[in-house]
Order: sequence, then C-alpha cells, then structure tokens
Amino acid sequence: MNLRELSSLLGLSQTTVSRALNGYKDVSEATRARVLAAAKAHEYRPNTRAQALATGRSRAIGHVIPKISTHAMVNPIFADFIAGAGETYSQAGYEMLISVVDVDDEARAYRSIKARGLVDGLIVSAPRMNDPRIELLDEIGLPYAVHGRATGTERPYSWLDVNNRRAFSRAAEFLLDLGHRRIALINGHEEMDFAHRRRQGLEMALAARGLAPDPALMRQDEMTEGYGYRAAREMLAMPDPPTAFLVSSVICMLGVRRAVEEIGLTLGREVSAITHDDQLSYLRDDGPVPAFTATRSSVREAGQRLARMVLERIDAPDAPHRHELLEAELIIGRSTGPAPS
Amino acid sequence: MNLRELSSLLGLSQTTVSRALNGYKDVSEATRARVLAAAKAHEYRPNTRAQALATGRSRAIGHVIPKISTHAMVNPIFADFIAGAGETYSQAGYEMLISVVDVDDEARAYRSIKARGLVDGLIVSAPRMNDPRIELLDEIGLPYAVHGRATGTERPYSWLDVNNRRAFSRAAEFLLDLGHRRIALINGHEEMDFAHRRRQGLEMALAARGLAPDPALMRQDEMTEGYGYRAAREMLAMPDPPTAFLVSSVICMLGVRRAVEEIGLTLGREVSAITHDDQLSYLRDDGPVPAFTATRSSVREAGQRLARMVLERIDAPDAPHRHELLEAELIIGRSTGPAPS
DNA sequence: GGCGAAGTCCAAAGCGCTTTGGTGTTGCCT
DNA sequence: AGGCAACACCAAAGCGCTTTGGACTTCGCC
Repeated sequence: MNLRELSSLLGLSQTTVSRALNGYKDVSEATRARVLAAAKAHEYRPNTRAQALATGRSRAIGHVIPKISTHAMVNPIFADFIAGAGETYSQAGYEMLISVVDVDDEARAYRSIKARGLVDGLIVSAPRMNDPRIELLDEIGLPYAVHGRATGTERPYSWLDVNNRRAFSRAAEFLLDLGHRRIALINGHEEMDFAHRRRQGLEMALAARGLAPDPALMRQDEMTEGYGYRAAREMLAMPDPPTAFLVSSVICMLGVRRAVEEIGLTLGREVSAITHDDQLSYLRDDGPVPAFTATRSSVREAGQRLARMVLERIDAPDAPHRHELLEAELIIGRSTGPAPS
Repeated sequence: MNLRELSSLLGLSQTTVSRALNGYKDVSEATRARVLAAAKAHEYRPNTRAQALATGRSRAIGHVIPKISTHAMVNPIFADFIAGAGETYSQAGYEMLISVVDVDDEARAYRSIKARGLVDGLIVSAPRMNDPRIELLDEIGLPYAVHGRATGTERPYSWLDVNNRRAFSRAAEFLLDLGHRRIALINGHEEMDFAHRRRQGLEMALAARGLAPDPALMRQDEMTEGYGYRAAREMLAMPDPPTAFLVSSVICMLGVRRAVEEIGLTLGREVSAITHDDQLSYLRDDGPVPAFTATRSSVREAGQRLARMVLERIDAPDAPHRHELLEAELIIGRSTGPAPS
C-alpha cells in the first residue's frame, strides 16, 4: 500500500492525504479522520526512502565503530549504550545506523556518510584527547553529540559526560579517609579522555592531602579481566604494596578481586578497592549491599540522554551547544574498609 | 556533488555517467575512465536514498533488539556479534540498522520495517523454541537468517548455529572421563534454544554412561556473574555437592570461580568447571594455558558468517536454505582436573 | 451584489537516482 | 551500394513521497 493507492482508494489527491497524515492545517477534520482510519485499516506506512528523498532528512542517526584491526576489542559498554540510545530513537521515530569503519579510514567514512545522505546526525563515542573528529564533523556539516569530552579541543561542541575527575577524586578521598595512603590506579588507556580525567581526579585528591602520586602504582591498558588480575597481582607483590585500588571498570575489578583472593586476602579487609560501575546489565551488582564500592553512573541512561541531545541539534543546528555532566554516585559496598595499620 | 552536476560537468548525460559508474557494458572504456576519474576527483557518492528509491533496494540489513522492559538485560554477546556482522556488511557495501523494539510489539515492528522499505534483510537473534518470528518473516516476505535454531519449527529457514548439544556432551564426557559423576549445569534460560540444546548435550553424555540427570544440579537464569556465584554457592553447600560444573557463559563462570574460591577450594583441583566461551573480546582468556577449560566458538566470526548468509539470501531469495553448524573447540585450561576420590 | 478572507482541496514539480527504449554512427560483410 | 550488427550515447519516465502555487467554495460584511 503506497500513497497513490491509498489516495485513489479514498478518492482524494496524494497531496491531501499526505497533508492529512502529517498534521497540516488545511484539511478538514472530517477528511482527516477518514484518511487516518483508512491508513490504519490498510496498515499504510510511508516509504522511508521516498520520504527521505523528498524531505532531505533520513530520520536516522549514525554510530560509528572504529575498527582498529581484526582482533580489536569491542567496547563492553557498547551494548548498553546502544540499547539506551535506541530506546530514545524509536520513541522519536528515528532509526539507528551502525557503521564499522577502519580507524585510519574514519575521515573518509564520515564524509561518505554525509554525501550519501545516510543519517541526519551522529554520535561520537570514545573521544580521545584532541580528538580530530570534532573539527571534521563541523567542517562536513553533520550534527553530532559526543559521548565524553575531548580535552584540548577549543571549539564548542555538544557533549554528555560523567564527571570522571570528581568521581575518582571523591573515591580517592573516601579511601584516604579510611586511612589508605598507597592507592593504586588500574586505568584504561590514558589517551582516552575519560581515563586521563580519572587519573587527574586521583592526583587531585592526593595533592589535597599533600601526597605525591606514585607512578609505580599506576597502570593503563585495555580493560579486561586479565589485565585487572595481572596489574593487581604485580602491585601486591611489590615490597611496599598498595592498600587500595581505584579501578576503571567492573570487568577489571573482577580480576582485581581474583588477584586479591588468590593470595589469601579479602577485599574490604586487608585490601580495599573502588571501581567505576557503568551498570552494565550483565554485570549488575545489586543486592542489599553491593559487593563493590563503586562510582556508579548508568551508561544506558547516558545513551538515552545523548540520543536526545543529538536529536535536538538536528532540530536546531544553530542553537548553542548543550552539555550534560552526570555526577557518579558513590555507592558503598563491601570492597572497602579501613586501611590495615 | 550529485549525478546531474557531475554529468553536466563531464558533458555527458546522467544515463551514461550512471552506467559508467555501475559497470555497465555499453559505455566506451575511454569515457568510463573519464567518468571514474571525475567522480573520484569530486568525491562523488551516489545518494543512497535516491538509489534505494530507484532500485527498490536499500542496501541495509536490520537487527532487531527486543526490549523486554526498561531494565531488561542486554545480551553480552551482542557487541561482538554486531562487530563481526558489521565488518561483512561494510565490505559488501551494506549498512546495518538496529531497531530497539518492545517485545510484545515485535510483529508490528517487522511489518513496519518491511512496509517502510528500511532494509533488504534481517538477522534474527536469540531464537526461542518454536519461535514465531520465522513464520512471520516468511509471510512478510523479508529475507532473513537466524543466529541459532528454533526447535519445533517445521518450515525451512537459513541458520548458523554452534553445535551446542555436541559441545556440551563432549565437555560432559571429558568430565566423566576425569571421574566426575555429579555434574551440575548452570545454564541460560531454557526457553532459549541454545540452552535447551546444551542441557540435552549433558543429558546425552550422562545417559551414555548409564547416569541419570539430577534436577537438583540444574539451574537456568539470566547469565550474570551474580547468578553464577549464587548457583555454585548453593549447590556446593548441598549435602552431596557436585564435583564439576558445566557453565553456559564466561560471565557466569567468573561467579562460579568466586564461589569456589570463597569456600577455600580451587578450580581444577577439588572442583572442576567447563564454560562455553564465545570469545568476547573483553573477556578473552588467552595466555599459554587458559584459565578456563571451555567449549570455544567465536561469536564474532558467527556474526561475519551469518551476515554473509543473509546477503546471499537477498541475492538469491529462492535458493535452497543454507545451514552452518559450527563445532566448538574443546580447549583444555586450568579449571578441570580429576575428580576427588 | 461584490469582495476579501477562510477553508479545502488539487495538479504538478521536484528530490537524485536507475532503467527503458530509443537514436545516430561505425564498420563489416555480401 | 545496401544492410545489419555492434557500439556509444541519450531523453524521459519512474521510484513514492513532499511541497509549491494555485483553484474553487463558502461565508461574512459592507
């Protein structure tokens, strides 16, 4: 069933039917009701491709996944973020387009996406410091919103971020209050903006107490369980081991717990640890008292809100840029306790 | 730059330019070269929406994510699967469209996707037993391929699946050979086809040795770390506890390990466990000897192959259905050992 | 009675591509 | 010389929608 069929069936012009369906003013309520009823009865849906061609808007938002190499890691938060964004899109009548793109081909991919008219806007994820994509997208003229921030970028852009610095400084303060002095950081890659900020948060908290950060207690890598395990294992074997860990992801945290327990210690007793918890649905740590003390912020909700933000930019490309800074909640679980004396 | 501009710039008709770009025969090699060069120089890309409208093909594949409720779990394999499929699509010049859809609205969503001409084909994931979607899609007339199988469905359809039954029966045999007799199963929801088959695999192996399955040793639930922990914990506290576990996902397995170690036992010594390992990129268990004995099969590769399969169905909708049954590799790690006597 | 303003409706153009059904030109063969 | 392919190109229609720029009624008002 297409518009022509529907309108000839109703004895009306395509114009009138189209305007009736799209809520225009100049069609009588009586015919509008007739049109709506007929459309429903025949399950008419406008062909999106034709609509897009006619309006110049595709009602789709793109998410680009940079592919580093064949064996590159997929970001574990990806699924929950997508789920959140997808909910917003479907409510707004938008589709979500995912492009897997070679990382050294990214610029060309963005230009191509624009030229082919695939999407009305983009989500930029995992920004690095001085991320070139922001300037690129401005130049191309494609509305976008960034999940995170890009330290070093001067130009204004719309973003949504967790207050990573504050989250990790609060977590560090909490550990310092418990008497911990040697606090290790098991971080993600620090060219990632979020990781950079988390380290700053820890260092700020240390500085406020007159403590100097110890480079030997800071690690950065891809955030796998094995990395968390190895990092914790190695640091705990040092002559002057840390008594507490700040960990950048629950997945790493699982490895940290394993390392701690393997040498006969217990989290929350001899060793404390706080993780950042994105509330990934398959790793949720609920229950009356959560296992892990954590700085918690739902990445799914971030997806929802960021989706809304990019839709706003599409509707009003010249509006001033908006920023949302989500404060992570500090959830006290069983993985922290007073520093051993 | 669009086709009209490009062709007037070349002094050729749109027809000729279009045919030159699309590799048709009736254009001289000289002009074809000219056209190609100009297209490259001006970074011309055909507008996908117009192309789709003209050809009736959208060059996009849809993946539908059923949303159960606001707090529903996102499938942890989703990200890696998508990454695999996305690679194939981008090589083939296809886009990937993701739709988050209310689960009780799924039928309407599929019809709508078809009517709006959004995609040329679909991937069906997480099939349940007697999954109604297969018949629905046949009726709608949308090419598709299924990730997994749907026990109870009579009609032919294209699928790719891991040989779950064989994988788990082999794993069980391995445990039986090590002397284990009480083998517990920590499974996913058994209305999911894969979970159903895994249980069958275990039961077949038991039956072959004249052993009866013990319902007290079988659990099914959403596969989280916490579920793995609780299930193992409870079963290990039974008067006649299992000496081995068959676990349906690495995430659960992490919980199982925690439960085992918490009561002072060691995996691979007093208690053995084998997990299915989808080789999720953020949970990869490499190293010379992997921590977990596992039935291993890359879900990313599954994504690549299934994507290829749906593309084939689009190109030849009347070709006989194809099936791919991937055999999981049994990887011997450190989580299994002889049964304690 | 005439006129302007609403109120309804419509024909046709246009979005940027593909494809059909040609036309005109060569070159070869008889 | 005539006929016929083969070759290289093109005008125009069409994909299914939206939107522009009217056209035709009806109504109220001077």
